[in-house]
Amino acid sequence: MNNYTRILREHNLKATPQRLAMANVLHVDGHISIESLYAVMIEKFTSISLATIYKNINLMVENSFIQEVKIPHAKSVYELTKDTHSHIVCEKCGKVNDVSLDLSTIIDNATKQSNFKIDKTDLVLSGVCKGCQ
Amino acid sequence: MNNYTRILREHNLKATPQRLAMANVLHVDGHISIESLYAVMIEKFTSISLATIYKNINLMVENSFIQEVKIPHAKSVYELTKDTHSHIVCEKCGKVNDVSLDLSTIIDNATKQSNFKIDKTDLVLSGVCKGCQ
DNA sequence: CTCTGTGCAAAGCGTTTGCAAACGA
DNA sequence: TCGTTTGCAAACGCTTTGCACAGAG
Repeated sequence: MNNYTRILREHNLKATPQRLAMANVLHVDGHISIESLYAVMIEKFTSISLATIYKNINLMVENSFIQEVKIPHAKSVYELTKDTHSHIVCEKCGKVNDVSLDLSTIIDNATKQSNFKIDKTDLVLSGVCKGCQ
Repeated sequence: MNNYTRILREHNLKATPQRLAMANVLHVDGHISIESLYAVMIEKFTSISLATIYKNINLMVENSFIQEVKIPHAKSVYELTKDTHSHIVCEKCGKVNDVSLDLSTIIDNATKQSNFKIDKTDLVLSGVCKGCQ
C-alpha cells in the first residue's frame, strides 16, 4: 500500500486510481489549477469527467488533504497540505513557488494594531521569476 | 464638482449617479462584496441592474480606481485603491479591516530565497476580531 | 447633439447535482 | 456484498453580452 493510499484512507477517502493520480499530479506539479489538472488527468483517464475532478478536489479540501491558494488576477491553484508557508507567483509565466518566511514579527504587529486573535496567514508575493527577467 | 466626479473623469469614466453612489459606498464601507454592494445600491436606485454593478466594477478595476481583495474561503471584496497595506479578516463575522505592516524584511528574505524581482504583496491575516472573541 | 451608460433579457461559463452503473474494501 | 465513486447530462449561479433607450457632457 503506497503513501497516498494510506493518507487517503486516513481521510476516509477510498483510494481510487483517479484519486491516486490526482495526488500524484499535485505532488509532482506542486501547484495546479483545475483546468490544468483536468488536462493532465485526461491523458491517463481518457473518459474522466470534470465532475469527478471537482468532487474529489472538494472532498480533499474538506478533509484538509489539499488546500486552495487564491492568486491575484489569476485562477486558484491547489497544493497538498504541508507546513505553513507563503507563495510567490511570477507575473510573466504564472508559475507559483513556495517560500518559507518567518511572519511572527508581522503577526505581533498586526495583533497590536487590530486586536484580533490571529491564527492564519495567507501571503502571496508577486514579481518576476529568474527565468522571465 | 466633488472628488469622485473628478477622479472618475480622470479615468475617462462619466460621473453618473450610480457610479458616484458606488464610490461613496466603497468609501464608507471600506470593503464590500458584489452582492452586498448590490443590496446597498438597490436602496437608492430601485431599478439598478446587477449588470450595471458588474460593468462599473470591472471598469473601475481596469482603471485602478478600485481593487479586488481575494479572501480565503469567502467571496472577494472590493476597496478604493490606496497605499499598500494588508488585510485582516474575522473568521466569525467576516469583517475585513486594513492593517499597515512593514513587509520590507519579509520581501528581502523572499527575494534571497526565490530570486524573484518582487513588486507586490498580498497578505490576508485571518483570526477573530475583538467583538467576536 | 453625440457618445457613453443604464437596464433588461439572454447567453456564457465554471461548478454542482442527480442518477444508474462500476468499483473498492 | 455494501457503501462509495464514477461519468454523464442536466441544473445552477455568477458574470458577461447585445441591444434599445436614457442621460452626461
